[in-house]
Amino acid sequence: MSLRLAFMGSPEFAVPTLEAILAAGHDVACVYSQPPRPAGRGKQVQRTPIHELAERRGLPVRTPENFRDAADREAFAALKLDTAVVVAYGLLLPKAILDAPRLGCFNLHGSILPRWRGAAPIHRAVMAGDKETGVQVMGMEVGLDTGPVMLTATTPISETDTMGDVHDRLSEAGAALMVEGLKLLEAGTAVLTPQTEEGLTIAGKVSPAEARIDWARPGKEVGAHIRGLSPFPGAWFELGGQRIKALNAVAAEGHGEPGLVLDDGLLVACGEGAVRLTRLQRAGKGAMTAEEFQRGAKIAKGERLS
RNA sequence: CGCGGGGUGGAGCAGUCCGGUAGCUCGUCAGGCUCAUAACCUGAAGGUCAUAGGUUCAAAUCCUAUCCCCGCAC
Repeated sequence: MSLRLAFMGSPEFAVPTLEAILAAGHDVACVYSQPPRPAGRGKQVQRTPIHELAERRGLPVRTPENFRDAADREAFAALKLDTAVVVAYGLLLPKAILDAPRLGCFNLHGSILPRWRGAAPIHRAVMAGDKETGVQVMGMEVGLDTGPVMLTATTPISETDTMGDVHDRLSEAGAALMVEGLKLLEAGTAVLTPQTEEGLTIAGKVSPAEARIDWARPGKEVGAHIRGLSPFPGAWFELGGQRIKALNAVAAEGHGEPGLVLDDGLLVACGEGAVRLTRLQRAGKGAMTAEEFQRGAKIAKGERLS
């Protein structure tokens, strides 16, 4: 037995789930993904990772801009699906789509709801210094991540985890969780628990302005901020008119004017305490460890970062 | 044709403007010192200077083309 389903997703995060669903033997009738767009250097038109994977596997791919057009909605309904699996697709689905599959649509979300509903749950969890986060399989409703939860898998966030580390773990864990969810769905034994509103937070998209490091904040927060934005889009500061990204950091002991470099090992004073930068990247260069960075572009004790 | 930075021993960089013996910090290897060490001292190995042409007595450096990496913007 297997389910006939559509897979809707776009970025790297969704790739393991699509692979797992295929490996589980489900009938993926169609893959939906964000349309190829000019992106990256040179404005090259780029297909999403899910789009690429689907083509490699010979699956039909559709990339509508949205579902406002009746023709797109009808094409979806015509697939005669049991369900649809949505993982970071990048589109809000209208009721007509959500209601089309026989068993409804299910989403893989990268946080423990109702904490961090929205676009950037993993970034927000790490940036906020959460000790734990997770992935959930949930039934989809018209609202933003408001549906009832079927399954949860948690993972601790350590003092040194970056958003990328957590992202990768959740991506893998989520793939297994979704396959499990489909099994329950198929057997008719899935239990959906409505969310409460308690502890509700919204995970808004990360704006470029937000990525700039504010040294006046406590060291712990600065560290979480840096790790939460690593490796993408990257927290940054300025020195001598040059933009430098901090890709990893740990909170540390230290006192001084916020932004002041306290030693030759990239210990930087914050509004309270300090952080030690452990991985950086400057414009035009690759990411490197603090040791490598210091060999070439030395930031000495006494410099002032902004 | 969006803007910009870069490719130099294993790593990170300087040298390029103004052609003239390829250098720095670190790593590696060998030896020394030390109770000992990631410390210190001495020495060594390791580079077609991204690739292909061109100019020149002479090119990492100047000219042309190509490949690759990255930051911004999106």
